[in-house]
Amino acid sequence: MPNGGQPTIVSIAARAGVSIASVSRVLNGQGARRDTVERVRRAAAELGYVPNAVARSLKDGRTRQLTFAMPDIGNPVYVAMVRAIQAVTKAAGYRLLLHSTDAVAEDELAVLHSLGDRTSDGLILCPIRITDEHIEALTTAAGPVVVIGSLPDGVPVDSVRADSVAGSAMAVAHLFRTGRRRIAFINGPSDTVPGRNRDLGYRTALTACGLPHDEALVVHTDFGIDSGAAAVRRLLPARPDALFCANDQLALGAAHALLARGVRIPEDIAVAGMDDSALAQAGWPPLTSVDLGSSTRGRRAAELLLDRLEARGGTGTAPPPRTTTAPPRLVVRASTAPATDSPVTRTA
Amino acid sequence: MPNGGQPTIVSIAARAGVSIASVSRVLNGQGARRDTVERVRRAAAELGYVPNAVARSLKDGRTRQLTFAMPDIGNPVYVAMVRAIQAVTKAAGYRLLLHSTDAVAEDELAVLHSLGDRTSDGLILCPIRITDEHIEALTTAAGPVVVIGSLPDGVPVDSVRADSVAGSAMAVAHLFRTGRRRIAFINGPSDTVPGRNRDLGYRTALTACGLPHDEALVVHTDFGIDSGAAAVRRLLPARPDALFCANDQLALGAAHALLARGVRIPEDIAVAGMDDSALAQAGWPPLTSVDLGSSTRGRRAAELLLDRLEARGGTGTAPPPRTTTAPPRLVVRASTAPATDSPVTRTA
DNA sequence: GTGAAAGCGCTAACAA
DNA sequence: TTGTTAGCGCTTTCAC
Repeated sequence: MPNGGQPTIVSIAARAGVSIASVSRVLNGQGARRDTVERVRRAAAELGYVPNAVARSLKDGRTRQLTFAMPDIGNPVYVAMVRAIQAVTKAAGYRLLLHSTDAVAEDELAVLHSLGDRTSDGLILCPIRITDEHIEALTTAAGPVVVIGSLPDGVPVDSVRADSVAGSAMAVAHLFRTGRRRIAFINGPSDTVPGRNRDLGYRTALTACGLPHDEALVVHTDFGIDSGAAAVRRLLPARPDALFCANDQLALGAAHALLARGVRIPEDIAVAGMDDSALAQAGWPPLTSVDLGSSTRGRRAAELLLDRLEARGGTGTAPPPRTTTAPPRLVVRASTAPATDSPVTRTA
Repeated sequence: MPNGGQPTIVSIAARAGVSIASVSRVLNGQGARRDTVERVRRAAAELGYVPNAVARSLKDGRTRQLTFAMPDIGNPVYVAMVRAIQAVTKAAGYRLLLHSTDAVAEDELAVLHSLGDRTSDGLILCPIRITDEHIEALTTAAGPVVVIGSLPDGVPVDSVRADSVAGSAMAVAHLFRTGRRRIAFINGPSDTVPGRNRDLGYRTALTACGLPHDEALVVHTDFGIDSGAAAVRRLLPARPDALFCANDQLALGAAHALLARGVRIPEDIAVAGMDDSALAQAGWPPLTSVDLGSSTRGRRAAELLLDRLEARGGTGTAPPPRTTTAPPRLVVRASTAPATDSPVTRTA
């Protein structure tokens, strides 16, 4: 047995004394004589038959599998996305293939190309950066793709983006409203799209609040809890009364560094993070954070993709690419409660 | 074109003016005349050919896909496993199919049965509980399975387990060594294997330390940060000087509840958690935690599974099932630093 | 209502 | 070295 002993429609047909066509029909709920149905059903049950999904896929050209490719499954943001995507795909009867690109662009391109191997019916891609090669690969992709991230105009692909400009601005405005006037910013790398957007939101909000922009209050670093702590050491001489951090891990590291030197949160310095991951809630005091809608983006991306898959058999022309933006949401927690002592004494 | 316009070996053969067999050979690195090789290569490149993995799978009976099924991808423990598994499978050239069972036993059984559809070559299953049906399904599984969890003897399946008995005992012994004498225990549900094992470890360690076992110091609850906080309220009247929690989320919730009522950690009450997830590090003070080796277990499970897959073509008889136990590791952080005031005054 | 047969895309045995 | 062909397991005409 070249098959490993697994029953196939052939074994069932033999056992039931019918043709394989009848087996197929019965098993797919098509009409057949009562007697035939019964014999096939029984034979299948006795043999413990499970249809071979690979053969079926080859036949009808779809696998009922979807791929999600993201930089790192260790990051809470992507975990939230996986979770949301998983929920949608499962409900729709699709399996989910997970691919960690390790934030390597070539890996992302490889995933894009591998769409051609028909292993999955579609792809949700979360690229770290969009290069010309990405655009080329997206344009010529062998199947439907949804990008989670910001795409230049004209790329014929659905996308779901976060509004980190608005999100950053929300956080800064909130800190201002709670009486903070020297709002420092711990940002991620400045050469990434998210880094630039957060920076833009920060500056915009400062201006809107009528606050000066002080370079001494801004630090660029990489993400990660230790980086947050290190950044604090560099910022303290500038006497900030609030810390806005580009993600929760930075915020957490910053908070720890502050507490370790006896700085009170939020009485002396308020701290706000971004992503509203489990870490924000876990912090002490619990951290105010801006939810950029990872979950929403994941869900939406999955819905868009499924929608493309449905639409396939329909009208000849594919609908134009759609772009959704997930609105940010400020989650206020104890780490940014208004300072009890007069903020006026702190003003620069 | 029933195919969606994708090039196949037929299109390449036509373009290169050779037979499909030649195309296959060239593309699979078999010998051919220089001229033939070149023409096939070029045709394939021009057409942007990508081999159809489904067709290939049907041919050789393997998909190079592995499935990982666990209760909930939102849980840090499973995230750690996914990450480790992903790393191993990726290196071995396998794709990873993720399946969230939502902690529903029927879903676990369904996954087990669906191994028969040949969608993946093997399965790593992380069951919440092992029922007789599980054992039945595991015994008759259509492909290799590795279970992460404790399996009764005689089930012909590889497994990787955590040693939560030893892990719990380590935590308790550590608390004892740092001067604690009234060590409370916030455990998960008592009707689960992990719950029972942690309880056993707790009791064993108490006895080993010569401490009495006080029912008033033990609370059973479900996992989750809120449950931890609620448990603290129930425990405080019993005047504990240490809290051992069955996972990090409970510990975090407990810590928050303590801090909120002005109890100092670790001066007044020490807190230790379990799993050593990112949350433990995120807590304030950073939480001592017992690493039960989620990462190690994931990696090991993947290795065992791959090993089975390799072994397949080998000797007729399959090697006997193997069981690995991941050793627990105590990660000491600030939340259990020795109390500064004499522990003697606290003794019951 | 049922069976024979073609074909999805690929690999490999066999012939030439 | 190359081409023809069978076959992986299934669905689906097309005859009967």
